[in-house]
Amino acid sequence: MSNKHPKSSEAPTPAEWKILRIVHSMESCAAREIVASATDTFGWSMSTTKTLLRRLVDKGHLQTERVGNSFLYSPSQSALKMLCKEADGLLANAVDNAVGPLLSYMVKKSQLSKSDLEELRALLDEKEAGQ
Amino acid sequence: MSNKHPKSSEAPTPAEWKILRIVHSMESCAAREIVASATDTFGWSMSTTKTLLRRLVDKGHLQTERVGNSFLYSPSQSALKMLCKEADGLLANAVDNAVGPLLSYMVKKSQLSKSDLEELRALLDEKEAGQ
DNA sequence: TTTAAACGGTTACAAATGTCAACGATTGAG
DNA sequence: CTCAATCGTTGACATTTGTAACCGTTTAAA
Repeated sequence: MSNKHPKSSEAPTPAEWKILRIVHSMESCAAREIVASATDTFGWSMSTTKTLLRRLVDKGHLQTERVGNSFLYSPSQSALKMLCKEADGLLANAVDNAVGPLLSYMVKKSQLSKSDLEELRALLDEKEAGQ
Repeated sequence: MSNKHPKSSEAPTPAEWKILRIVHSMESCAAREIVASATDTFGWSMSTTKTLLRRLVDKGHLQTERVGNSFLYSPSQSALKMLCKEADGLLANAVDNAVGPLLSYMVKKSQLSKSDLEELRALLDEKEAGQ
């Protein structure tokens, strides 16, 4: 069985991201649960979700593990890693002097834990030190 | 002249963003310059760039102003506003506990001015105060 | 054991996107 | 005035994406 070298290069599309988010929040789960959640949240038909799952596997973003007659789906990369790739795309679109305000916007609208805040503060210190 | 209500809702596609970035960095410029820059940077043919410009105008992301026989293109919204919309999309894909690390990643890889850093620090203080 | 439900797999198709060539109007140079 | 260079406009087409029905197989219930 030729493994069709999973081109992990191809970024997920918006619809695929919606599925990814579900899988990420459940860690590892059966198609049935994902279908249920997607139907519930977006009103998608079972077929639609199935197709997206297949494409995500094709692109190498999801892994499957056979369990009985069905499959368990799980992310092949950490959620964070995938998000960082998306973030790279976002930053690539930004004209330099917009990056600061952009980050401000994001920080402002995000809910962050105490330790998140500390981590960020440490980073700022570090950056400032490096002039 | 029915204005065809510019559906500013439709987000720019990746290819369109590449053009947007050029326009943003030049503020207001003629098609010729944009074509030149795109050919130079991405190796796109003139037609390709023209098509993308047209679609960006259709979607309401760029405005045009006739000058002599040609057009000047300029963003209809500030670069920052468009980026923030993109950022919304990114954050929507993130599972909650990934947001902090995601922001850390972005801050880490961005080059920020002194005042950007201060702004961010102030935000963190504010957030921490509101617990 | 017969059968209905549940699963994964295949096929389909319209719309959006990426890429571009060809066309017709305008204009500046000769 | 004529002609080539420039512009914007149309049309085009392969690929990707969004959305979904249908089909064959397995399994659990009757």
